[in-house]
Amino acid sequence: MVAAKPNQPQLAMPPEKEQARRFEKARAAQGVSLLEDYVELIDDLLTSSGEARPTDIARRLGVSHATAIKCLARLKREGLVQSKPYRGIFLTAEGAALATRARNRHRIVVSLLRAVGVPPENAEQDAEGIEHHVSDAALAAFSAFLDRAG
Amino acid sequence: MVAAKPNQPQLAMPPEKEQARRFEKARAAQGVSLLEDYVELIDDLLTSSGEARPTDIARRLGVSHATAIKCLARLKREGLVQSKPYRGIFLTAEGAALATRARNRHRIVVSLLRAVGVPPENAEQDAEGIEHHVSDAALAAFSAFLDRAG
DNA sequence: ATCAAAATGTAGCAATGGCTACAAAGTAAA
DNA sequence: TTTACTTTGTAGCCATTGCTACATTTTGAT
Repeated sequence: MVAAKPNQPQLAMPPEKEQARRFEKARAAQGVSLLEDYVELIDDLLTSSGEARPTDIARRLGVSHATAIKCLARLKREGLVQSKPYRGIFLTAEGAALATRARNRHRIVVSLLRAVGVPPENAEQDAEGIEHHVSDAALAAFSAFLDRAG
Repeated sequence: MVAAKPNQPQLAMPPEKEQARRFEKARAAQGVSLLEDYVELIDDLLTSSGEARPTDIARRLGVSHATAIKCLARLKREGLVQSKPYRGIFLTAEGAALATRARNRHRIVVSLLRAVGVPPENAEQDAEGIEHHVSDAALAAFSAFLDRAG
């Protein structure tokens, strides 16, 4: 008999399938990145200035206002934001929750990068991309590490 | 006079422009991610089995073979790989160099995640997404940290 | 109140990366 | 050799996220 452990419910996939699963997850995370960036930024704008307008959002993200508006339509479709024509953007409860999680992750990722010696400017830049790929388990590990290193 | 330090060549942008720049860079990194994943995988296949065939690549990445072939065309267009119809895929010098850098980054990122306490399986998964967003400065910091931590 | 400027929204294009379905080429077995 | 199977490639669709150009609405200044 060459393999087959029938009583083990596929805890070990064939490594190539395992690899495919990882790539699939990473691609999925990419799709969520944009949503997180938007809600996080909207939350920031709402907190700091009381309103989040498409033009501000676009400028902060470095995209055209048309692009921002199109993406905001997607956020709206997915129930993360709310808006009326020619009025500011607001977060739904779900959007606000996502923003909170995103900001928390961002903060912890920056702290971890700093803690292991990454220069401040690079830490900010890299965190912008990294934060969307940090699992809850990793985030917990980061927190624990920061506490220990505290 | 309210601002304007004429002799300082814009070391400090307005913070909102700085933020936009970071988002732009992060988006650019996303675009490169796919290229890196492909060349890294092709390099693995070439090393382990002597050939890299589109079907294998597709299966390992978890996409259809049609998708893989289309992306390989882009890699070819960008001078990273080489191929003849119905034959295997090979890396150009540039592609091989990118693969080497990518694998090195991957290795270090996984090590760092492990070193700060991320469980092995999560480390592999998260590294898959994180590796594409790690700057050279951060990578150097990771290496130094790993050396210190032994 | 009017008019100009700013903000917002819409339309349409390009590139990308997914997919399925179908076609063609190569490989191997009968 | 012929036939069946696998691999490779192509075509065409959809969704996404960029963009520019144009239209509309709001806002604010005169």
